[in-house]
Amino acid sequence: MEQPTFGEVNQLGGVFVNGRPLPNAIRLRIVELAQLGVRPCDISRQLRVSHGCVSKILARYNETGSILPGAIGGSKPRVTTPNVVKHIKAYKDRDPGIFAWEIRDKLLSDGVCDKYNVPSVSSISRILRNKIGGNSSPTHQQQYENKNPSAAAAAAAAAAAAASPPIYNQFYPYSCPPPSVPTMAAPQMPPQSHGITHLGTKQPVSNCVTPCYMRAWAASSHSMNDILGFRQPTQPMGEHTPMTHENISTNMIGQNYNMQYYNVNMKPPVPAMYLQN
DNA sequence: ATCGTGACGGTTGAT
DNA sequence: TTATCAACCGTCACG
Repeated sequence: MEQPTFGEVNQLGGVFVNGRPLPNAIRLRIVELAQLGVRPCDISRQLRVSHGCVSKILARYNETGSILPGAIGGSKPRVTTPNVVKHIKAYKDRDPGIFAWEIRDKLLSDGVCDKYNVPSVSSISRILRNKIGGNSSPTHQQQYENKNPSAAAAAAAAAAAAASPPIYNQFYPYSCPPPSVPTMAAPQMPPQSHGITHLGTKQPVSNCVTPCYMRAWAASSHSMNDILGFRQPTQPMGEHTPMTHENISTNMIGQNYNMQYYNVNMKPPVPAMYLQN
């Protein structure tokens, strides 16, 4: 997509790109403010993000400990893995008259699959029709047997980073403050290679929410999740290491977020009829 | 006034 | 290369 995306303006005057996640800086800010005791409705007004979105992001954070959006796009993992195909083939070899539904039952009873990933009868029929008799190619095999998801994720991330232009660069032109501007206390963003994204964890820190971080954002959210992963939902929000004021950024994120209208020659935010207290 | 939720229109990426 | 599909997104409106 070469065409710059200008996004849309919501009822609060905030800018968003339909279909795309909010920048991580905003997501982070939402969680930061919530941890400081700011009410969701106030966060919504302050950051000009719909309360539904604030609610969703906080709920997700409480549940997973991650501020990152989920994986967008892609397909569900396939159930007809080489191992399953192998078993189907074995059943068929053993009993050529076996029915697909019997194979399905055997896959379950033999523990090859569970109820969540057992292929449908039609899938089994298709496998019997198309695959039995031919072997899976090595690449196909590799596709399912890569036991090193982090390495795969890193590769995917590298590829994604190399291939995609920053999604929000034109639209959310975050950048490190110029030398004349005091560096804000940076919200700590996870390094690309780190698997932990929840707040309050000691992490290597870049001192700005920026180029580096936004470069990470350039990767698809799917890749981002591959790279960063979601924290296991073990800690409820209250158990996260409390954030200190040193960790809390100033209002700059919000300001930047809104300032970018002017960077792209958009109209200023609509009258703040929803901003009144 | 606040907040949870579902519909909606949109994007994305694997197949 | 293109189309399809199913995941996700944030906004909006409703209760």
